[in-house]
Order: sequence, then C-alpha cells, then structure tokens
Amino acid sequence: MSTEQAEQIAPLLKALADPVRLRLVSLIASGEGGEACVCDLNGAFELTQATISHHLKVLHNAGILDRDKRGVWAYYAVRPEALSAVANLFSAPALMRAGA
Amino acid sequence: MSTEQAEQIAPLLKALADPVRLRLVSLIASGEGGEACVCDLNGAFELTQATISHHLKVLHNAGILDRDKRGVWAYYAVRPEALSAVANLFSAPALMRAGA
DNA sequence: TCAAGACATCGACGCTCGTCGATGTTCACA
DNA sequence: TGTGAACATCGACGAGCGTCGATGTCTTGA
Repeated sequence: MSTEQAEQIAPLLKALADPVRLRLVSLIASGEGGEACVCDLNGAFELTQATISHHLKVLHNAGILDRDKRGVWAYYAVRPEALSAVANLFSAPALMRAGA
Repeated sequence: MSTEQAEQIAPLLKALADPVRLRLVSLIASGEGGEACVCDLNGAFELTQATISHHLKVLHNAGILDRDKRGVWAYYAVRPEALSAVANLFSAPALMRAGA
C-alpha cells in the first residue's frame, strides 16, 4: 500500500471512526430507500441538533453521505461505493495483503 | 447497529484511521509470515523511532497487532480477525444494512 | 563487567476533534 | 408580510492525538 493510497483512505476511516457517526450511517442505510431525514435522526441521539448536524457534515465531506434538501427537510443517503471501498480494503486478497 | 456495537467498533476504526498506521499494517501483513521486525519498519518512514513505536502500540492496544519479542528484536503480526471484522461490517448484507 | 544496540516510555508541544449555546438561513403557511 | 420550524453555521471550550527529543529497560557480545 502506497503512501498516496494510505492518505486517500485514512480520511474515510477517520470519518467513520466515531460511535455516533457509525450509528448515523447505520440508521441512514437501514432507512427507507437507504436514506433518512435529519428530523428523524435528531431524536435518535441524546445530543444537540448542532452536534448531529456537525457529524452529518463530516460524513458528507468524506463522501460517505449524499445530501438532498426537500423543502424544509434535509435527507441524507449512504453512498455504497464509499463503504464497499473500506470493505474491499480489509478483505483478502486485498490491498492489505501480498505487498499491495 | 446498537450503541454498544458502535462503541466497540469505533476504536478499531480509530486505530486504523491514520496514514502511517495503515501503511504499518500493510507492511506487516505483506511481510514474511504476516509479520515484520520493528527494525525494518523504522526505515520505511521519515519519522522518529519513538513515533513508530507509538503507532505500533496504538495498533497493539486496539487488538490489531500481536507483539512478539525475540532477543533484541520485536516482531509485530497482524490479527486477521480484527481486519475481517471491519471488512464484514461494511459488506452487504452486514450490520450497516437491514436495520442491524 | 561494560558498552552498544533495539525498542519502549516519558514529558511536552501544537493541532485537531467532539460538543455545546447562540445565531443565521431558508422554507412553508397563515 | 410575518411567524415559526428545520437545518446549517459560528465561536468557544476541554480533551485527545501525532510528533518529537530525551531517557529508561533489556539483550547481546566483547
């Protein structure tokens, strides 16, 4: 694994390396159509709306979530490519093995 | 995905969410017998020996690497279970889908 | 017994992160 | 036009992280 590859994938893992954000991704992925409304996500955590919004922004900036504003509501959807990129990285035979 | 699950997996991802540590795991996994000597790892980075030792400790504490001291040298080996746990998490159908 | 080497640990430094209250922005509806 | 609701952004705070030089610990071999 090259330095460039590592520096490309590390931010993805960094965005996912938080319990709240992991649950957010899980909730959104398991939502209807693979998406969820922020209004529903806010109630699932004992955290401020500002904090949830912050975590969603981090996931969005990392390319893990897509944002779609419909009227007053904002919907986030998971980008499956982002998650499969992580899955492939740690599956054999993958980049972690055979001197990739 | 439950809160407990998220709090259990997040530290694993956190340990891997660093370019240096990603390359360390890759180098060790691709080494002979899936292990590598610290003396060889030190030369692969433009970082202090103390910093490499610190990163190895983080990976060891997270359960990703096993440590084995042989005489003067220390060998680190990858625990495949740790990596496959991450791989399975982000593969469909996995915890991230179907309301797990 | 002593010196040198391999690796871990310590203490410190800037920087980033997670969280919050407060405020801003945009939309729907009266 | 104005009011309330949904969501984003801002500024600030304490805590944790990555890195370093210095030092400690352990092993080997002379």
